[in-house]
Amino acid sequence: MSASLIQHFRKLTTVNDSDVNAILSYFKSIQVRKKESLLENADVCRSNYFVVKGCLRMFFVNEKGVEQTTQFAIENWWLADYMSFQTQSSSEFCIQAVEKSDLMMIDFHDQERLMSEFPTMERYFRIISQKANAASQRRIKFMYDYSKEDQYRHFNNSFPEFTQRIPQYLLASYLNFTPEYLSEIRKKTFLKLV
Amino acid sequence: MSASLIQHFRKLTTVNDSDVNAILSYFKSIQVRKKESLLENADVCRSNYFVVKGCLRMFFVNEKGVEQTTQFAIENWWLADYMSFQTQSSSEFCIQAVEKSDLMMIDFHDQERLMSEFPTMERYFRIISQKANAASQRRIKFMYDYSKEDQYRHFNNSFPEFTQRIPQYLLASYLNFTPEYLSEIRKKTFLKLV
DNA sequence: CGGTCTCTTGACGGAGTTCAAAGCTAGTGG
DNA sequence: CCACTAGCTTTGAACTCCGTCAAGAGACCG
Repeated sequence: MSASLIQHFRKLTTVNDSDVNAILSYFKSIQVRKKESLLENADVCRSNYFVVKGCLRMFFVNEKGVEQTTQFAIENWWLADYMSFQTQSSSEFCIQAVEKSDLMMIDFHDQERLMSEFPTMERYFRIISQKANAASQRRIKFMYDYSKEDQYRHFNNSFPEFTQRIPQYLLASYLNFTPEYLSEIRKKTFLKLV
Repeated sequence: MSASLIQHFRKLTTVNDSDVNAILSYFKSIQVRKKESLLENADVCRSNYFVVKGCLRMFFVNEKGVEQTTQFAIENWWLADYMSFQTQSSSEFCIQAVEKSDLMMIDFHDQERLMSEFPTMERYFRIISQKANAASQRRIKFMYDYSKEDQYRHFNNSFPEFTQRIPQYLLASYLNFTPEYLSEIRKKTFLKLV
């Protein structure tokens, strides 16, 4: 399970064979079941999670009690509430497994120590972070640019296999509209195909 | 002008006095006038900009020809289209000065060299990047959670002096609604106060 | 002072929500 | 391995937030 993490490090930076074990000792490998929680509302986000296999989601609960999914993480993605993680203050988000998942995790303090001890890890997390930023800028652009219907179409075209993999109501929640409206769009799309 | 950049480095990491000049030599200091462009549509985003004084904005032009502002940067913030910057590929955004501004800038390749030469700069940009990520996650949450009216109220309460500083139509654009609707909200807010 | 941006007003329309109810599907226990 | 139930998806009608369009009132700059 750690193999896929090391592989990811090596895609973005260089890691000496002699350092691999020392680096891996900072991480813990865990398995979670479907719907298992990794971060509950108002807790501190103590760990940063790397998805080896499976899928996580981050969400918050709005004043009406509805869960709003703001982020998914699939294979080779990191996920945490970075505001809470960095300041080790209480989070407004929850993190939950969408499917049975294999994860690698690292605590905030361990990650800090890891980065001081191994400059290449500082570099790795800098690159990860910049990539995440680029993705956020792009995502925000889509939120400005596309109607909800277009956002669905775009997402569907970009990640067709992922759309199949998760329940529709989670996708609706991620795209910030109601399951009812998603249903309407799907019907429209289907009618066009016939 | 470089003083404020160094000060910012030192807020987040440690910089030896003996390294200051070598580090600063990677940066260029420039002044731009109001409405001056730093990145034009379809160009590569070659530089990362640090605002010493003034205000920048990033926007794109939608298919109707309307400018959609997705980000502002004021004193002590960095701004770039990170997708374009990192891959040195053509950008979908434009960057422009909202006010006459003093900036520090660094090219992509220089930033890469700077980070290899000075691990503390690798660390600095890692921290900057993580902070930006935290801010994006929070911003995306607000976009999900609040109605447009509430987004205006929230922004207004969070940055009252900034709301005064920029034209209303730019704020409307940033909050992703029309100047007409902003006007309506302001009227409502005003009537409540009376 | 004249002209070009910027902000306001109001009428109208449409994308997307809400609510309620009925059909489906998949996971669980027997 | 089947049956039952809880949770997911679909439908449709009514409603609302917010965009569009058009036109007028200010405000700022040369």
